Amino acid sequence: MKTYEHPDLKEVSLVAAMNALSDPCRLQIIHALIKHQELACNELPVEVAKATLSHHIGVLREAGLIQTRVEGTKCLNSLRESEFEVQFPGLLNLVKSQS
Amino acid sequence: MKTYEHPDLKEVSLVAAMNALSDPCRLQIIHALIKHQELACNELPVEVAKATLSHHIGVLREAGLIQTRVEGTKCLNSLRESEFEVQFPGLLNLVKSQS
DNA sequence: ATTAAAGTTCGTAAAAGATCGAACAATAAG
DNA sequence: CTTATTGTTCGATCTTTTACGAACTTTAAT
Repeated sequence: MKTYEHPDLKEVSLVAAMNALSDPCRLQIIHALIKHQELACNELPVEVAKATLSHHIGVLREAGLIQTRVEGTKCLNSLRESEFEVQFPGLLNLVKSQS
Repeated sequence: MKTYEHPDLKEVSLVAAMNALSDPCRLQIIHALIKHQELACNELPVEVAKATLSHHIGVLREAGLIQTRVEGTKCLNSLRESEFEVQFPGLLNLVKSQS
């Protein structure tokens, strides 16, 4: 079974966070997770091949924005909202506000 | 004489803003302008060729982060702080806080 | 009129990022 | 056990970004 690496948010740079949020597809993912709490990859409303999606999920995870847990054959993604807020106060709220 | 285009901040997308802030060199420029108010290109503490610097300045300008005015042979750059704050509240302060 | 200083633009090369299909692994369902 | 579902990883390609030198423009200084 696959295990996922979730970085300590103290180790995440501002550049990494900004970079993760500078892609339309990744912002779509964030917005979906704001709305639905927890979603499997194939439930995310993105129009890319699954290999591409897997890549974007990885970028978001490495930037400390999301966490992933395994359930059966699915991987369920959710925001690391409070932790991210500590390191980058206001940033996720800014994303939320820009629908 | 060269004139510069400064976008209306209402036309700047979050993706564009995030993208502008996702480069180490551009963040250095922002930090320098936070500290010194107004700086000519060749006063900016970056270690890239001037053609490259010109490119980065352009990205920041198009993202609504900085404004440029001409004085003699120099172009003086400064932050569009209050305008940017209206469109992306807290974002510039976040950059400031992450020295 | 020359020269120097400051940036821009162009062309190009290198690096990074996005994208996809195909092959693979793990689990669940039948 | 076999098949279907869900994602990951690999390899290749395509696009975008970064980077630089060289040539050019504009203004200032001599």
